[in-house]
Amino acid sequence: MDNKKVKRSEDYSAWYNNLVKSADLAEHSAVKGCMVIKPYGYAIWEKMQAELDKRFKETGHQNAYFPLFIPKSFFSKEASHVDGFAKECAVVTHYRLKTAENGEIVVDETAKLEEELIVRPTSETIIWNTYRDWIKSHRDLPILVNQWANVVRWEMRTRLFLRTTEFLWQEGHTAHATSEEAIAETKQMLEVYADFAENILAVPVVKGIKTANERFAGAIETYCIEGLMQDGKALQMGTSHFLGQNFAKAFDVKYATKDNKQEYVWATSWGVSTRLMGALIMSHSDDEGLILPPNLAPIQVVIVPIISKKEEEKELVLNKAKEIQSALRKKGISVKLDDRDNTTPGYKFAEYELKGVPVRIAIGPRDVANESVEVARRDTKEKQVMSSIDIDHKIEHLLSQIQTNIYQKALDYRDQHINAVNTWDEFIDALENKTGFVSAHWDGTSETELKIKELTKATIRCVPLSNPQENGICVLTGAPSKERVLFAKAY
RNA sequence: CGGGGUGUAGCGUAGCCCGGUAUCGCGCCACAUUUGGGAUGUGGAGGUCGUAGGUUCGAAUCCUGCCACCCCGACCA
Repeated sequence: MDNKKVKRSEDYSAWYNNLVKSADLAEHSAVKGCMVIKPYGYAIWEKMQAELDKRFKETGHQNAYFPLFIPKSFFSKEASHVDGFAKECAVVTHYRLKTAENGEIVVDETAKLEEELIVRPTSETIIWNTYRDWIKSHRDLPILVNQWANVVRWEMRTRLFLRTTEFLWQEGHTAHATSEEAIAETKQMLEVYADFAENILAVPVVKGIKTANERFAGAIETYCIEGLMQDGKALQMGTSHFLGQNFAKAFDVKYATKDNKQEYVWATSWGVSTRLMGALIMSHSDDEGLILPPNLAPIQVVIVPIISKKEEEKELVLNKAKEIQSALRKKGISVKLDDRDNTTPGYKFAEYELKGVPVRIAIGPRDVANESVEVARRDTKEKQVMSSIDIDHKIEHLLSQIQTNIYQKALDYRDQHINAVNTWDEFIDALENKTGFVSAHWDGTSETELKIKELTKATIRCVPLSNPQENGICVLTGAPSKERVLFAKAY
């Protein structure tokens, strides 16, 4: 266990890195920019996957799997798409190694690929090339497919979970007969993401639309959910793209309409990644460690028996602990009974706080005698001794309270950190001194957006959906504006 | 990729300037005593000092390349 304590308030970045490692979520690997996700971290990711996958299935999607490799030529078919990803692609050029005369293993230059293969940074191209063969008629539509996969983007600078060279994600790719249907799909998946973020991750998000600058390469419109981290920086947590007919045209995907006309198909794609792990960590955790929302915690309740040396007393305590464990399990709660006798209770308390376990139950000889337990909640650190009668109902209720409380706390923080400003001075002041989102009028041009980014490092995170329309003037240029947009410094 | 910094046992570190194969704490193993907020004692194991070269009788220490990580920029989910 890593005992180095770094406070959030002193060095947020070091605190984050330290927490990821000390809570056993992930570590750096021998490969540059790539991480090893450790079992505890992966367990959390699996819970995320399960919740998302359930929601995808409920909205009519099916999972499939497409190749890791994409022929280079596929990329050049959609112009803006290649522009967006060209600078960060890993390329496979050979398929064989050999032993050189000096005994070293080297690339066999005679085994050069005719056409290089790109390790997918995203799968639109290979998928749309495949869809061409799947789609002939309006009766083949819609196609509602999701894939769970790894992708590679050769980023300059990486951070555990937030930006790694290889990352895990899901990417949905759908094909529709009409523009309206595709747009409805795009919006539906945005809602799915928002629901997941708020109800499972307990992270409040702003739903919005990206500006042209921030739009996905190849999309007509990019919808997103944006979260606000505890250090006041924004994090893009998921995107849902309306791709129009761009990919259908690039890959010549047409279908026969009812009256036998050939039309191009309408497309969407949408994805969230292991970056959500970063969002989860940075939204809730504190100086003692991780704080996991119960809906996502691999271990929801840990029981720490206070074991004494006296055999019969120890047995009484353990039996009671097992009894409670089994009662909670019947409620579908995941419970760990930590009966290790080589560490003290205090050590275990600290360890499970570090790992973010929502509820801790301590049971000692005193409790057995009194039919009580000590229940501690991770989010507020409150402890109380309560009767062990009906404990399963009480804990079930408490878990749900904790879920709500964690969300509410994050929501309050977020809402307190949306600063509405009207002048450039206020804009600068908010960015420098208040942190968080800055809600301001903007003249709608990319030039202004880029200028602001250059001057302040803040970008437009999104134009919030259902944004109130109001007349105002752009904070930079003074040009008229119809609505506010959200600026922030972002990860 | 540019600027700055770091790399010594599982983790955190001392030693480096002024060359002589390494310090301390936590953790680990054994035993004993402990166990209601990170236990104590005794004994023990664990290091090609990031890596590859070079200088030297001798390199953790000096020089060079490379790798990784951290901070600041540019790029981005």
